Amino acid sequence: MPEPDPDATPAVTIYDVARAAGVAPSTVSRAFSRPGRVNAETGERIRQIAAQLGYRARPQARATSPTRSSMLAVVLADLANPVFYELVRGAGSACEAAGYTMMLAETAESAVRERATLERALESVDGLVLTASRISDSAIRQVAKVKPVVVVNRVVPGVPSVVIDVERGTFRSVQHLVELGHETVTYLSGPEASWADGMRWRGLRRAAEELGVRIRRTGPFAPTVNGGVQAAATWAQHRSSAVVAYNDLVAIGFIRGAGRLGVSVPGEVSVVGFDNSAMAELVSPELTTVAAPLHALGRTAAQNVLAMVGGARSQAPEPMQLPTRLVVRETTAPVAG
Amino acid sequence: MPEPDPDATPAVTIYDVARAAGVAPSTVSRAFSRPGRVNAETGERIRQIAAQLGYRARPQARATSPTRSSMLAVVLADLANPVFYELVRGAGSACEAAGYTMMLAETAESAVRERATLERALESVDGLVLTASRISDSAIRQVAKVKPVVVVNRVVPGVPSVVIDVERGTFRSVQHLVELGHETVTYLSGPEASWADGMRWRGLRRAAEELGVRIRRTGPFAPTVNGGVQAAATWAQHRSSAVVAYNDLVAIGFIRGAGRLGVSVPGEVSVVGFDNSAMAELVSPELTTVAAPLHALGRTAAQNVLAMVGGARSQAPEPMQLPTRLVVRETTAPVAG
DNA sequence: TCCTGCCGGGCAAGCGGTTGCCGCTTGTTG
DNA sequence: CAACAAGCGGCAACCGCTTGCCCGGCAGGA
Repeated sequence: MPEPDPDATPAVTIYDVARAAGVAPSTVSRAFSRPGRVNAETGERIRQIAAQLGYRARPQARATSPTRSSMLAVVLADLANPVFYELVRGAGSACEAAGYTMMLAETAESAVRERATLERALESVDGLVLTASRISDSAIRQVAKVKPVVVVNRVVPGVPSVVIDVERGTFRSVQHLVELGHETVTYLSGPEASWADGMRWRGLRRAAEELGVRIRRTGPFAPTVNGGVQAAATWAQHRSSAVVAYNDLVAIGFIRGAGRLGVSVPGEVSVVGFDNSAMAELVSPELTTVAAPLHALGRTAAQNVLAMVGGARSQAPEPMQLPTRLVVRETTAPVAG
Repeated sequence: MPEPDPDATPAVTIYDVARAAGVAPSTVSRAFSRPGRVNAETGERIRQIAAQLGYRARPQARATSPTRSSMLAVVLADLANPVFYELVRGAGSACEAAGYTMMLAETAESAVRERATLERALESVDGLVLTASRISDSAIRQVAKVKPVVVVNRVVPGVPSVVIDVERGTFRSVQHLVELGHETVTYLSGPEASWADGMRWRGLRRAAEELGVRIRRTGPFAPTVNGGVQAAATWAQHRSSAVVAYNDLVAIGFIRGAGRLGVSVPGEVSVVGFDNSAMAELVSPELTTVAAPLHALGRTAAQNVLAMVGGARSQAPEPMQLPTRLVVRETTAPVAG
């Protein structure tokens, strides 16, 4: 069905330029790819003619091996999640420093779309950063065989990755709640396929063992504000004095949902988010949350991809760990007497 | 500098596959591109061998005209601006419906980066949606000559575009303020190169004429929360009872800035934003703002690009206009006694 | 039995650009 | 004045893949 484009201008080639300039095609080619090799004057003339003919190099036609495209793809699950701001910004700064252009692709939490995206992007970028990937380890390894890949917040044996210390961060947030006197903590879980969700739960469990706090798991909920609103409804059936949310969005949604139910935060229930996204301090009450070094995360990932593009071996399959930090704001308070 | 990749596996070609399968390269080619043309059995065998050899089609080597990539690029100025959520989501839904993959590129409000991005993306996508473009009309026309382009919220003669009725929306917001008794309105302006900024100001001026309100312009400020904070400082030197901001982000920043100066909203100053982005109802007080049909904007733009990719002539250079709607929330109030 | 037509596969040209090599034109030097 | 080198442009092969054309074989109809 790709009916031939009716208005397809045949596109001007070096041959056209060569004819117009009265030189050989090879000279035109050199005028562009090796300017020193041809007489400065001739080169200038050629480039002039090329320009006014509207000549556009078609680099992918370059004889041998695929050219560098100077583009790097960052694929993420959901743009509406402000977490990705900082992450993307980090990756962006690394790209900019390297003279690269960053392209973003959203997969909407769908494995099939992610596959299609990867398949397509693979051809035109030099490397990829995979965040919140929902496809299988082996599919990722497949991709990594073709182009440099770094996975974010997930470990795939054999593929370089950078992760944040989600477990310890979660542990810290529970510790904080314990210090405030809370004895039961409800976890509002996120997507089951998510690596981070597993780590969060691990942190909770460790806290349960070492700190003697009671933990409860609900969900899974969508990792969005709406998911959080729903979580509030579920929570209301088995209340607890403290809640740890999968991420900031869920936490914010939970607070809104609780508000509608007439439950005050932090008066009646303390809430801790995760990510310290930009929204965390814009909402009120301002959100207590675990700050993930999102910017560093994105930057590190992109830098590593770039290094691999530059020819570095994909070194240490050991995932790089980045530390977290608890940011106490207004949604946590001592347990009500 | 592009030192030859040391670990570059020569990459397997159809010739390798052909040799391994004991057939001619052309047969291998056909086995993939025209499966009906070759014996089903032979084809299957070839595909099998190809797979286990790790053969990957290199579509850009396809002899003639550049293949469809099934990707569409949306280039935008600043990802952190939640306006783009909806817009991108709209474009995304159109792409998905058409089986396309949407790639996003951020230009950070920089014309040179936008140029580089365009230059690179142009090669690998089938069409582009340009939002908040900061480059010249002629540069845009240049791009439009190569690939289908639709411009959002800006009109470029000769290039199809879809815009929202910014002028009328602005007029409406001033009208609302006038009805509340305000007599002077300060405009917190955005980037000068922005088409929307010009339209906003036009709406203000028309309101001044028709409604007899006094208007004042300050700025330009960066179209971000921080820009808004700065705007508050500037405004403080010539206070007015009402403020119209370039967009929601600036409005939110203004409110925070005002708060730090001890000025209450809407008690001492009414504020109207623009865009009705997701944040508008998450902040408190909730923001009065002009709702732009962001989703429709993105969808329409993408649909049109897609139609052009499909061979449709780039029709009516008449920009498509989409209407706005004023959403009154909590940041506007009758002028204080 | 011979002719016809179809099927499946190979040959080779060509897509647009790059590059090794060759040869012509200058200019320099002994 | 001859020998030589450097500079510069052209020729042609080649990159990996597609495709028009051709050819051999086999089956079915006359």
